[in-house]
Amino acid sequence: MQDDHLANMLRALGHPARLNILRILAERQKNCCCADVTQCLPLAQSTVSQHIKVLLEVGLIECRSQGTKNCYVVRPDALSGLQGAFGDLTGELLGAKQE
Amino acid sequence: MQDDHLANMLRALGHPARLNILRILAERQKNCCCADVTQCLPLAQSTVSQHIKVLLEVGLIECRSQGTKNCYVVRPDALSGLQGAFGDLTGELLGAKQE
DNA sequence: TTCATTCATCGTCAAACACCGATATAAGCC
DNA sequence: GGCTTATATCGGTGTTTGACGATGAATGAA
Repeated sequence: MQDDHLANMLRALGHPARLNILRILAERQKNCCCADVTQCLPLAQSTVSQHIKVLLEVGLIECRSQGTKNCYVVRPDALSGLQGAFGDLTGELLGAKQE
Repeated sequence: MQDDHLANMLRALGHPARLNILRILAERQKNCCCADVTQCLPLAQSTVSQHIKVLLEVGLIECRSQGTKNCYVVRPDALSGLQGAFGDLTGELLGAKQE
């Protein structure tokens, strides 16, 4: 994974509200729309929508329109890709230290 | 780890220059001062110093003054703590999805 | 058609970020 | 005391972020 992309994903995760949103989406899998998330957080709907947009843009979640509402779901492939890249990074940082 | 702290650490990693700085520090272990890092990057010394400050503030690196120069080193304990918290997070997000 | 629901987007504002050059500050050397 | 080196910090500038309310667009129900 490119450094820029890794940094973008980490930056996207670098806000407590977005961590919460991801957890909410993972928990309520497939039946969670923007309004549901907003109910769980002390934020305005427009603010939640912006946070969701950030997560969409880096590909960590995707949108599945279902009738009148949009269901957001975590993308496992993106998450495991990130997991791998993050593992490489920490391995590099820790590994180089003890050599 | 608190969500806020995790988010702060991820945000600190969420910039390509800081990822580079960490790699440089890990590679040149114990003999890397601010000027050395600056030589490796297309940034001014003051900018590099600020990036280093961000990494210091979240505890990912520490400063060991050696004579006239400051040597910065990656903190393996902080990194493995982050590794653990990140693993918990992705596990939670991925695990909840396939249950 | 009219109304309600859901959501994205717009405009705005204050705060934070990223970058720079310039200026301290502090330590070691001559 | 002066000089160099290494670094932090200051002041400034332009960009981005995070938040909000308000508005628009799309869908489905009455």
